Amino acid sequence: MSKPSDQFDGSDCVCSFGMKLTWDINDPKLPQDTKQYDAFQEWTDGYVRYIYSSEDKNGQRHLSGWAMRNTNNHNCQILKKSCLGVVVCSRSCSLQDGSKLQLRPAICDKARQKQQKKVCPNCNSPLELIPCRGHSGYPVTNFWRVDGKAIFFQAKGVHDHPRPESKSETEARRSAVKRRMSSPHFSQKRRIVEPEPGRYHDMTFPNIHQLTMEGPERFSIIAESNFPLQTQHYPPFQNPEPYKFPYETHSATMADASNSLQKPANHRLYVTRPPCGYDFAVPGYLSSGPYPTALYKDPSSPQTETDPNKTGASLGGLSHGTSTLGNHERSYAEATGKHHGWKQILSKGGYGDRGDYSQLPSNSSHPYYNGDYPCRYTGPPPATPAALQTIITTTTKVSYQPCPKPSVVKYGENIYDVKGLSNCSSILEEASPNSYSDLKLPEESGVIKSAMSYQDTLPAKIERSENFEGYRYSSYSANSYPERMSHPFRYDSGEY
DNA sequence: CAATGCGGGGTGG
DNA sequence: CCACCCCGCATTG
Ligand SMILES: [Zn+2]
Ligand SMILES: [Zn+2]
Repeated sequence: MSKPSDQFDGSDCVCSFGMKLTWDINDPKLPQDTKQYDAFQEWTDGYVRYIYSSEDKNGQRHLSGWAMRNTNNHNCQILKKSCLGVVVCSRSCSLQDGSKLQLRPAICDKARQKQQKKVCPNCNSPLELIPCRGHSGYPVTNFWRVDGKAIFFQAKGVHDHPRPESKSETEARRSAVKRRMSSPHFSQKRRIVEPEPGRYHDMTFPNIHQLTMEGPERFSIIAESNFPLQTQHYPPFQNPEPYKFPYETHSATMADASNSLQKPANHRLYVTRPPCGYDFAVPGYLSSGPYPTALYKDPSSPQTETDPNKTGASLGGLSHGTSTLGNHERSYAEATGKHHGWKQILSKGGYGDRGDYSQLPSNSSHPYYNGDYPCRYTGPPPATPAALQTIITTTTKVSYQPCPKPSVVKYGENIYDVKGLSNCSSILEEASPNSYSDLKLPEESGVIKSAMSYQDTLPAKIERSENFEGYRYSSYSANSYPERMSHPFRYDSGEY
């Protein structure tokens, strides 16, 4: 365990364990041999897979920095969660430190609706929920499955919005507020500044907390995306050394890397990065840090003021906005995009959740695809040839099998199917390490390799289409970025 | 109160 | 079938 890199030795391994082994959350049998596990990743992004130890608390809780809500996939063996996006100030005002407000959408529907009625603590304009549509127009989804002693995690989609506060931050803030409310003299006057905002500045250590970091694991946390650069002074505790973690495996390596990149990003800027295949995967790693970095500002964007002061690009970037958005409600208005979504949405009245603008525009046709494909990276990009590898994605489909249903399973029958997995491990183990190989999926393997093979740069387009389905094209169209991208800008500018 | 899970339903392709 | 979604119910902390 302690040796870090060894495992990776292979040059190829730049990835997480999960990525090294080719498996799909839907496989009837998952690799059981896993000897090593990935360190928990709080901010996964992209089409990535990780295998955590069943002992990992964060993994057990299916935690994520992103606001993920449970969604029914009619498969009890696989827990599916989809991203709710992020709540921002409709005017995108800048907080004192120059950062922007990025609240964590309440997971509970009811709570979320309430939340959306609130106003920006900084400028009082209404809050706006930016839905996630990083997966073909749909929210990014995360799948969790326990098998044997491992917790398999697979993500589908690339978040096309800034990171919200981490769960722990939100909780901390909440409690803080509560506290101060109760406290004898809480003057409302200044309250604004501190606790409220989604941004962290003040808190002493913003994140770090709560993810239970067992031991060394904390690293993922480090990333903390957002803080404005300045704030960053958080030292060292974050993850001093990337390379050594308990579990060797993981992507830690990459993760670390990311740290460096980190920048705050605020808005969604999706820049597209070339299709690079590799990137897909990457996000998780590299980006594990902070938002993907992505942001690199938008060159094109019109106004971008980019904060002169701060690192230019980064957060400040988009700056200001001001838009008058008066109606945030837009949400539904545009909801159009999605199928029935409408109805549901509308009916509700307000939800603004999904839908959104994303699609409305004219061309909308492919909104999604591109979206996904995030090529947000741009900046640093191409370079990393090596990195690439793994693309994979798997389709994550889950079969409809009911679980415990009646006839099926029952006891004796299939052992492993039973949900009682925990104990079943034996079986699993039984399968020796390689056993898995047998299982592997037909196609998958291919894919991956391919991806690896080439170097990236743009051309790459990945082959496997399957999953990527549409996305791929993004490459082609890169320039065309869909509206979504555009939005960002408009967003700042004035939005509508 | 909210976060989470679960599972029933429904829609569109 | 499949992929998504919405909604209510029940459990926790
Ligand atoms: Zn504001
Ligand atoms: Zn998202």
